[in-house]
Amino acid sequence: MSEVNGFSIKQTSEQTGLSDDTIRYYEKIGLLPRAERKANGHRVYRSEDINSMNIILCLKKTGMSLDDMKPYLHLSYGDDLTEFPELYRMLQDHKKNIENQIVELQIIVDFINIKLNRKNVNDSKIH
Amino acid sequence: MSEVNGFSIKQTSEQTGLSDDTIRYYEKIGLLPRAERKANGHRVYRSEDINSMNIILCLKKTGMSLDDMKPYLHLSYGDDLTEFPELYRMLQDHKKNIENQIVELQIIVDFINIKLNRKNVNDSKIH
DNA sequence: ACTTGACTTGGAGTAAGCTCCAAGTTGTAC
DNA sequence: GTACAACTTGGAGCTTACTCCAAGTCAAGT
Repeated sequence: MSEVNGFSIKQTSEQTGLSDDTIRYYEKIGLLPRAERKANGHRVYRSEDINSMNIILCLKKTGMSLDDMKPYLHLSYGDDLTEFPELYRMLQDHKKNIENQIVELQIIVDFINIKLNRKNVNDSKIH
Repeated sequence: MSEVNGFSIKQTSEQTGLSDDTIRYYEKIGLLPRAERKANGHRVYRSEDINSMNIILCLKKTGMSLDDMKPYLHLSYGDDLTEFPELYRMLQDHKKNIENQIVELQIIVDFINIKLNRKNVNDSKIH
């Protein structure tokens, strides 16, 4: 169970909250690189892989599709983002989107608060 | 084009940003009530309907499924939310979820800022 | 030797949310 | 009266993101 030997798919699933089927699916669609296999064919994961999965989970929460994540995940460790101006711009745009999402969500929270206090629904516009 | 005669599906589509197919689909699945028809069978929409669609769009942004929206949209104007304790609780829960979403998104924005400044990706955990 | 459990594979199935299509009707413009 | 645009309907098809399945392999335990 120590990291020197890597983690099984089940351990990885437990650590990330992704199901083992989902992890295999991410490999199948090329979102995760083909995992190393042990002699018996079983997948082995290391902390970098788990790190990648956490990044996937984070980007997913912001509404990014699995397909759009691929370019980010395919960058390797030391890569300088400024060498990929399109990616850099996409990430900036994505940040803007998230900031807008936050503003909109805040508006919706205010709206719900009004509903919860006025105790009815369907009677006002948000915009 | 004035509201007295209501809006066509196309006008409604333009006002809400939902495609006409999507509006018909929402009617088909019972998310929107069956729209009034003109003598020729064409759908007519009024500002309450457009209001409902805006509410749908807002709830959608917070990740609520179309199915979960139904009970809220089926409440009528004057209905007192406290008469529907389950709905009231669901709405409170939903607000909590959105507030959590906001916190998480803020963390991701911070993370992206680090990436944009450090100019590389894939090298740190968020949690 | 045999069972059990954790895995492997390719591929099928599922759910949500649209999106598109064909065939038909209606109303206006020329 | 004929072309055209804007609708109608039911139903098929599509995309995303899983989720499940059958059949097989392999290692460890009894």
